[in-house]
Amino acid sequence: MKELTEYILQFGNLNSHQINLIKEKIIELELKKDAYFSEAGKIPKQVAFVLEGVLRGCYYNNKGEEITRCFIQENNLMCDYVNFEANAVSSDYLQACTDCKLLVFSRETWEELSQIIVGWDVIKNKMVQICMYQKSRKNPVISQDATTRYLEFIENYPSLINRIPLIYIASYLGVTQQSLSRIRKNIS
Amino acid sequence: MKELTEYILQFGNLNSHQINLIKEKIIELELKKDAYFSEAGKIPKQVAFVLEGVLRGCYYNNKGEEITRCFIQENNLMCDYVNFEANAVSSDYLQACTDCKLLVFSRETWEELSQIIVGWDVIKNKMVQICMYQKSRKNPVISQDATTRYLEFIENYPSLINRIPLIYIASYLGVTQQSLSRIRKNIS
DNA sequence: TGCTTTTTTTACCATTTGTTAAAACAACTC
DNA sequence: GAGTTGTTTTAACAAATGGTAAAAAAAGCA
Repeated sequence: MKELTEYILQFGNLNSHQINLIKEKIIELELKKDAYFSEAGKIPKQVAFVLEGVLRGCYYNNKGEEITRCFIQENNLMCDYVNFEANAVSSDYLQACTDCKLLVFSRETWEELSQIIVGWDVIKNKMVQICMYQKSRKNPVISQDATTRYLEFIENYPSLINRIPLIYIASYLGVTQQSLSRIRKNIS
Repeated sequence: MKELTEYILQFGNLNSHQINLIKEKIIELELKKDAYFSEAGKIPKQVAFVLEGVLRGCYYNNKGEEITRCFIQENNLMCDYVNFEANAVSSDYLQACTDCKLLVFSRETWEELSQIIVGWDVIKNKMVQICMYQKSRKNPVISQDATTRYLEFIENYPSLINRIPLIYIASYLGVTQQSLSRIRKNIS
């Protein structure tokens, strides 16, 4: 739980009483590899902090191809936040790439904290905005060739290459797994 | 100014007194084609609402190539918000693609409104989050070929093709202008 | 209008990436 | 260990895109 409080305190100050209020309301959740945290067609009902494991956001286009939008690693927030806030149906899946341990805020908890902790809203909004921002800044750059995208991926996510299937990385980088395999051969 | 109030009221209710407080503090700004609203290396000091015109967010990679990150059209907020909030140096330019009319919130105004309008923070954060979200959802999909990306661009921004130079669209779609020209020839 | 500058299109060839199919490799179960 | 399943690599060829250079078209201006 220390990881979560450290994460939160990056964005503002809370006293130990307030920290305890948060700890009391958090739910631990374990997710097995391949299990979904949230699914397309459903309304996201939870915000999670990733304690252990890697997850990804993905969706399917109109040809049925799977597209990985992002990876979420340890010590980060995870949620389809805009649809969570709007109570709207998501079109994305959030799926465990490895076995995961999460700390979960239910919608009720998330909203209640705004009432009982002065300054929570400020922290909350900073967390969410920076989370969205960093995610987008790590995305592969569309004008670069696949080799460059792969090399930048390694820089951004150095620990992921050995943790998750190649096909997920390929679908994140926008290439086929065969092409990615060829790229890996050529750069080594 | 009606456009701005309609935009704001999408995200929450304000009474006419509160609306007037906002109106009083807003500054009108005209920007000529190619002029910058904010620049890389500087701290963003304003949030703007686009009344007329089209702008784009762009940056330069380590090869000096120009990459267009997004387009911002009429009736949308524009800001490098995370760096604005953090008082941090931006790495992006926000540039007018056409002559523009903007309604500008200075940093002082933006922060003062939180003090003098109850509920402004809730509206503000919804605006900013949805703004970030929609921008990312309109981005070209990296796994699609350039023709598909161009066709989806037309769907997302039907009015832009005749308003801005082809090279900006190319750098947004991640192709050379020659390739984009070829694509346009082939689909018609 | 005539001239200049900017933008867009064309063409040719090199390189990259996709497609399809099969083989190699690794992990798991019985 | 043999068989099964899932993952990664390889290969050959087709298609898409990039790089370079030049031409054509459009826009701006004296």
